[in-house]
Amino acid sequence: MNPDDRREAIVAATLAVMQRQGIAATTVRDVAAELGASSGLIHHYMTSMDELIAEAFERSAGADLLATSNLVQQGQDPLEQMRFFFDSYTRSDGDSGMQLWLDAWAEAARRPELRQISQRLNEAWQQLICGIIEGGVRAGSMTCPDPVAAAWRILSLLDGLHLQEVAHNDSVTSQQVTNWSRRGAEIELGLPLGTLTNTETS
Amino acid sequence: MNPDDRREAIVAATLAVMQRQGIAATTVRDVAAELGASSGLIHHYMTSMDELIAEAFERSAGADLLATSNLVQQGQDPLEQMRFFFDSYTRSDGDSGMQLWLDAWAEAARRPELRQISQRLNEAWQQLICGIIEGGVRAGSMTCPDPVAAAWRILSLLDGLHLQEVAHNDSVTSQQVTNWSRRGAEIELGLPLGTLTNTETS
DNA sequence: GCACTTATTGGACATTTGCGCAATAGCGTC
DNA sequence: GACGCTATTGCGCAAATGTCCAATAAGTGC
Repeated sequence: MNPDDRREAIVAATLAVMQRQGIAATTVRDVAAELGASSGLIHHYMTSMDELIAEAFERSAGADLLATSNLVQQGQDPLEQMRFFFDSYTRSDGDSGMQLWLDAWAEAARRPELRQISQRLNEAWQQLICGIIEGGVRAGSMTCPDPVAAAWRILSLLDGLHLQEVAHNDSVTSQQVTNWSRRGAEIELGLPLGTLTNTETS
Repeated sequence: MNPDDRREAIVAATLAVMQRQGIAATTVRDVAAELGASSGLIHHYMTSMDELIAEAFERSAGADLLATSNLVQQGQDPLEQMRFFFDSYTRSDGDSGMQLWLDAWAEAARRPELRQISQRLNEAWQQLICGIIEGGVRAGSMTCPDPVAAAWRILSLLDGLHLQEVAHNDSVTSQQVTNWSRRGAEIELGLPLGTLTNTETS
């Protein structure tokens, strides 16, 4: 098998195991079994378990970010971009994606490579939001004295709410995450209530 | 040693290890070493490792909640109560307390006992905030059409920001968590900017 | 057909883990 | 001082894990 393809297959298998069992419970042998290959093969391509986990997480979370980023860029004006952002965010990660983030944040303290990736991606999410806000302020459709802080707030609010939904089953519902986070952004940016409500029902 | 005291000492030692190394890396032997006793003793009092971890987490997180709740009740009016809330929250858990929460949220999916405790405590935090807001609305010092949602937003924003500070070392600073979360609550509740800023410098 | 590279295997190894168990020490009661 | 209960010990066991390595399979160019 082509080395590049093989490496790709290993990462894909690792991701599958991670989503099923969690990052902490992902072992080399499980990945090998998922792949239908031997455990030694994994180490022939990856120097350490940490590297493997970090790469699999980056693949998954990076793809989500890219998808949202692409969708946002298709928005005609900052308001629509912000609406697309919320649409994409609440759709892209099913519960498994968010559970991966929970694992990553917890494991970040003990796996340096994973922390770097997690941090870089979170900052990229913040910058994506920050860019939308700055555009909105320029266009006069949003009011925000501190876009950097506001972007961190919107992102953190979304993560914090989503966290409750995934970690605890029925404290906060998916619908409430959507409604409350959009409402929070509307308040934050001085928008009329309902501006960010998703009207497309796909 | 008195069985009750011994059990207490074991939980305390477990908590110390958990705060130092994280939930996932807490082992029976480490707890025994922390306690200055043998590993067998722990199993003489606790039926399983999961039970031990769940009990230690509940002890720690429950104490933090109680401390904040007590401080809040000493506030003369809702505004001061909210100020006390932020003071206590950002002081009670150093990074070690928050790392424990990160572990708990991630592990909640796989440890039912831990999830129950985590969920119950998070809901209690939300109700604490909700009570303050309702008081503020009654007193006319706060504006809030939906206290339940606002309380979840304030709590989630705080957790989400704090999460960034603890998981990633220098993305968001402790100072920014404090400033930005208070500012977020001010915006949320229609308060003049600076109302929730901590003036006491202890 | 032959050398040579490389993907792949399967198991060995040392370490760590939760847990159990037989032996011991400590202490109160008669 | 002897007895008995229980807290406590220290070790052992089986399972799991990351890592490494010698052996094998599978091409590939000549």
